[in-house]
Amino acid sequence: MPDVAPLANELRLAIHRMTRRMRQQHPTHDLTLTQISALAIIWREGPITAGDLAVREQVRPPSITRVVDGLESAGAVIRKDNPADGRQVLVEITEDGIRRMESYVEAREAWLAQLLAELPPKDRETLHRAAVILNELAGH
Amino acid sequence: MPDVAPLANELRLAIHRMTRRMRQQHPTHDLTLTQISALAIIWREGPITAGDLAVREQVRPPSITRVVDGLESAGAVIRKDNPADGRQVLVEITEDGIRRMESYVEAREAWLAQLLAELPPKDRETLHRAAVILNELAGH
DNA sequence: TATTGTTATACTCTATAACTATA
DNA sequence: TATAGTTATAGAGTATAACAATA
Repeated sequence: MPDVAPLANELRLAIHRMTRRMRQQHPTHDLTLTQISALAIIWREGPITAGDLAVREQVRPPSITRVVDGLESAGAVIRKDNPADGRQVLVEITEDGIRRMESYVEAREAWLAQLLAELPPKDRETLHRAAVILNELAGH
Repeated sequence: MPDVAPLANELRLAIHRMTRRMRQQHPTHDLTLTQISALAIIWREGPITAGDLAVREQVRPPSITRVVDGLESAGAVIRKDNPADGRQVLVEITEDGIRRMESYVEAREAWLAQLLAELPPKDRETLHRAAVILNELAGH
């Protein structure tokens, strides 16, 4: 088995620092990173129960309750009773939520996009492949 | 200019999910990710003022005060007055802190290391190069 | 009785503003 | 007056435990 400890360490620190850096950059938008992440799922895939959203976001039910609370307060989603099962709640994106996502995707990643645009194409290709690998790792 | 928005979005989500995943995996250790990150700097580079540590960690002074508080309570570092400037505090790693770092680096990344070990060597190389690129991006 | 979701509570990480001590 | 650091306070994000409503 290869000695992967240095890579694990290097990767962990790089991700940790990048997370902080992105969070610092984020406050220009009125939704948080976590809210955007959850909203993006609802946007792409349509109405989803709170429980399923928690699974998709890999958080516990109480955490997703808070995220949905924030999105609902912001007017980006609404909760609806599921007629098929009264215990469940369906979270749906609103017209306003759709507009926010479109605006976010188009305009709100200016900082990161600018940095990426300044990289050599080869580095962007590396980051794209890394993102795919990390998404798989995060699913384990 | 190339269309880097999809890459920015993909990268942000991948990093966000990986951060949560690592945090879930972490609690087996008694120091947090943030504490380990700061302690690693002191470990590698020796005593450092609180202000310089804040700059290195890219956080504000009050945040580094809390991190150092936690490390000091855990016995991993001690604060010392700087004889050269009474306003400054020098943060030094303790013998116990050194042992923790060694143990951490050796044993505490088993989860991530295991996942990495199962990857094709080419993917590990990709992640290594990505970590280098991300560290540079985070510094901007 | 089991499942779904929320509420109560707590801990980590971060920030801005105000303060203390020293230069 | 300026700088280094801490304290006070607040908000985001997460968790476990206890609870209510429904199946």
